[in-house]
Amino acid sequence: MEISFSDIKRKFQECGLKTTPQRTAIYDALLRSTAHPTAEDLFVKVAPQFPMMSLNTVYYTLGVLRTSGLIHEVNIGHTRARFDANLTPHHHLICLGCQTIVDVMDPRLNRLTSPFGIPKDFEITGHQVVFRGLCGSCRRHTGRSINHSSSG
Amino acid sequence: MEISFSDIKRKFQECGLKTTPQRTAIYDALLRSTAHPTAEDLFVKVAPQFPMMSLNTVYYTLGVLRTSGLIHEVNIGHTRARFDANLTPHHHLICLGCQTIVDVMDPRLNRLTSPFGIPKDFEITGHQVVFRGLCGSCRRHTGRSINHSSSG
DNA sequence: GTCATTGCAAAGGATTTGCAGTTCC
DNA sequence: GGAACTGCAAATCCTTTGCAATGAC
Repeated sequence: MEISFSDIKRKFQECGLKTTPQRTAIYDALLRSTAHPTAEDLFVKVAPQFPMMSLNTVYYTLGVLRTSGLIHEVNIGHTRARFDANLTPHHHLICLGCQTIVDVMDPRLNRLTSPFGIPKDFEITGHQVVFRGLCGSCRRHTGRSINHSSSG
Repeated sequence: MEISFSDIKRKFQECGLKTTPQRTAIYDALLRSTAHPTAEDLFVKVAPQFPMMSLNTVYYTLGVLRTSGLIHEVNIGHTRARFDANLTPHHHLICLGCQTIVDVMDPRLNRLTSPFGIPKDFEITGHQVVFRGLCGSCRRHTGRSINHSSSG
């Protein structure tokens, strides 16, 4: 989907956020990216338009967008936060070799039966499936020796 | 299951790891814990037995155990790594309020149908389901105002 | 005009690295 | 005996915080 400036502006207004050029650019970059960029990825992407911008602004902006519910923070590894502007319920596939994250949109996964063996007073509000494996490139290159970290 | 010193020693030997008192204590503490402790949690737990031990040793040991496949790193939030010595395929339930992690052992979740819409050459080796919600205590205390971070 | 936002610098917390001394095999 | 392990300190990396200046509403 192509998102225009006025779409973004409207979204910001709905959330009571001011529409600044930096904020617009960061959110736009996130909307357009299919990878799941880190704060620094976004900084690099947006920096050419705003040479004066600081990484801090990216962090601040991502925090605001997250609090407003406009984006999700995708915590796969613990080392760096990654962000996602795709709010459609979806799941992820992670390559153990190169750490690439791919969206999995299979709607069957959205309807998991409620698990048993959990505390009775726990109210489940959602779930997410994380698949792990090796992408074609990493299978070819590494054959085997895979970084064993990050399970989950 | 009760795990004895000789069990641990054998496991270490199978992995080619030296059996040091610190390492044994850390692994033992992890085996006994049902929470999913952070490196520092383990450090605090083991420190009374080894007043001279440094947090660094805990990190080093956890790295070795993880590389050897004896433990898993559970990455829920990105802020702190959590570890799990329960290698039985299982899933997790996380309280959005207090961040408590509960193991979900429902075996039906282990047999998810392979998703569609993923790259053809991607080889999936495993998956994990993360449920999110509110534990009873947090539901009672907060009513609503829940920390919105950490989705996925 | 006011208050959120920005930029810069500095702090903070978690984890890793370097290195010398120790200990298990 | 030698490689792996431990402890300590310093470094690194990611993220947050403080504060003055700016700009959107």
